[in-house]
Amino acid sequence: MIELLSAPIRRYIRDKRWESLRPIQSHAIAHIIQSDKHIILSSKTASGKTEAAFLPMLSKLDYTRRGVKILYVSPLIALINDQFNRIEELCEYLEVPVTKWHGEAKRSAKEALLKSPDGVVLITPESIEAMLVNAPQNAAELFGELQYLVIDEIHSFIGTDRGTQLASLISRLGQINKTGFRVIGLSATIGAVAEAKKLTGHPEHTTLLKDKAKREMDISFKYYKIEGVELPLDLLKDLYLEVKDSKVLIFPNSRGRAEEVAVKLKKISGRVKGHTNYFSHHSSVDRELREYIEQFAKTNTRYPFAISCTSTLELGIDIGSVEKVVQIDAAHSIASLIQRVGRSGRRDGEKSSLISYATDEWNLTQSLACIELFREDFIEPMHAAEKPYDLLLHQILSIVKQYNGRTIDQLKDLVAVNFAFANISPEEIHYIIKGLLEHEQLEQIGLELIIGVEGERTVNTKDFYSVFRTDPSFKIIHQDKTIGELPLMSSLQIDENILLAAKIWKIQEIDYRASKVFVIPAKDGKKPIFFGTGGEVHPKIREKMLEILCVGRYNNYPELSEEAQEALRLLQLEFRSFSIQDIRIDRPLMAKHLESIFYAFQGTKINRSINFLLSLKNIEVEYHEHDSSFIFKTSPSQVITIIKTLSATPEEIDCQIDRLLQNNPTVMEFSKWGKYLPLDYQRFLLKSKVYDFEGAQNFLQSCSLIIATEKQ
DNA sequence: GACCTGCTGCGGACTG
Repeated sequence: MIELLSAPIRRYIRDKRWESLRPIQSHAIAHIIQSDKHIILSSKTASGKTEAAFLPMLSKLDYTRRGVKILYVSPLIALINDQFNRIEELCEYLEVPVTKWHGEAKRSAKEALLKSPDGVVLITPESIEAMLVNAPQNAAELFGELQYLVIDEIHSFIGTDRGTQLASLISRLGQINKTGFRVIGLSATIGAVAEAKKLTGHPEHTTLLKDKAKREMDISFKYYKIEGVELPLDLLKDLYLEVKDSKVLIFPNSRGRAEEVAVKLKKISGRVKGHTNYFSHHSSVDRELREYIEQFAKTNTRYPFAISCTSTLELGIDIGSVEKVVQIDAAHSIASLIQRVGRSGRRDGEKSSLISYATDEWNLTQSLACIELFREDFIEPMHAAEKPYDLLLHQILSIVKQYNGRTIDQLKDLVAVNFAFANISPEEIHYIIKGLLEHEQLEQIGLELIIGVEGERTVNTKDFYSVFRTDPSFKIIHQDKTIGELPLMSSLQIDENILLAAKIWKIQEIDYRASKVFVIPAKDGKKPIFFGTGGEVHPKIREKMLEILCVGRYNNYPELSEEAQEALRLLQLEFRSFSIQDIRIDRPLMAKHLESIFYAFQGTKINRSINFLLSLKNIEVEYHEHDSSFIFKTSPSQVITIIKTLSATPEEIDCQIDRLLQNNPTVMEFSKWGKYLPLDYQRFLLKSKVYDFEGAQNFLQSCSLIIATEKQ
């Protein structure tokens, strides 16, 4: 394959002393150089995907064409900064300039690029949006003859609002591009290949190159039952022994828990005179502090460290030296688990190492289910929204500003060719425009649509470029240094103690006007409470949990500690008294005293929808997403009747949704731009993004409730 | 009991 590459690139490979190319690199070289198709590259973490894309692209580039040659799009600034060094080193062999273009990049570098547009540009979706809105002439100048567009960590966009926005931006770039560009997507964890292909705009003209080899992994499962809200001391002591001499990332699933783990490990370490390199890293920790921690972990080769973090360290920056990954309770998705495990053992010949702690039997089962499914090559297939009305609304405002006004027909044409909105009809586009006119987001002058009075306020703010919402929060400050940010919560009061950035603080003063909280170090404190919703669990994970609990072949796990084996055995004992035959439709119904517990073993959206239908029918029930259970205060036979007859007409559902929208407007907060949509479109979004009524009704119709035959 | 992501343009003060 190497002979297909240009001379400077071959020199780069020689200087790097690579003995051979990785499989994904050989394949990518052949396909990128010898075909004209769009390409999705999928192979395990740390397998050299960036080089797999850049070596052949740089070899094949037409250097006589004007402007930027390659646009690399990343979901994270941190990832751009990390990749910049690697890509620049490579590009030096060809004297191709590389420019970072994101909100924290130097303005001088951007100005230099505008003066002589060339080479590779590393950018975020939001910065593309901003450029199209504010300086469309720059976009045309820079990207008018673009040859390649690379999407890194493409899975993080699939099935999300940000993915729809990116699809629209790619489409809009295509419209100002005169020569046509190829799209190359990179990822280690793609569940739905068809959806990844859609992001190129031409799924039928897109090739998937997949290296199925998996990173070798050492796993151990441990079990410490939680009592109350704080982590068991025994768990922390065991965790301390696991991490004290290693370089470790710990994923405890929430920001509050991440703080608890960091502070308590540090305390234990202090008591036994261990090292002090315990950190917490999540979105509420100040950015500078986070960057310091990242830098420390990246450059430090000698000392052990432990970073207790959320998904902030799940993708992107390469901390090459991480030896172990600790997961506390189940990750909400397989994709997420795989990315996390892939943070360790990234060097040649190393294995990944995962220690999975569970604090109850359900989390243990869910963690096992994720690992089993990964071994079976299953990753959640994410699906893009059929009709993303809210994203279209945002893009309409963006396009009107980009073109400085358009007629309705011109605007409709521009949207009609945008592949991100291929399923939305001209009538629907018209309806959304009408709504925007009513809200004065748009204004019509003659035939021309321009940004309206209210729209000016929407469009001329920096918050316009992103499609996700962020809550207001208070800056936490100690001696002029910002430690991080916390939302306004009950414990944010003078003299209360809080945990943040792996330290304990006492609140001294609160400035409500400036949203600032002044703190001093303290000895003991509560973990902060954050708002927010975790990820949604896919139905397949719950189905696999049922299988683990009910099917005999899942009773021998050498990776489980004795305590974990015992916890699993007890839960299995309880569930094996049901005679579950068909994992897809049989569901346990447990009679307990005066209660009947229906275990749906369903995904979050379907559970939520069942709960919605039950409340629509005024049936008293207690719903727990944690174990996917519904507790009724009636007899099992009555529950069977309830479940088997539970259904609602579309009209009933709509009516209930409308009541919900009226009584509790915060239910629309999942959509940043939904509030300007007509009410029936808001209802549609709520039904399709938060619930899955079709899935729920299909499940309820087909499921068969199994009552325990006899208590063992 | 529950994650994450990003951000323009301009005016004015300050530094070397």
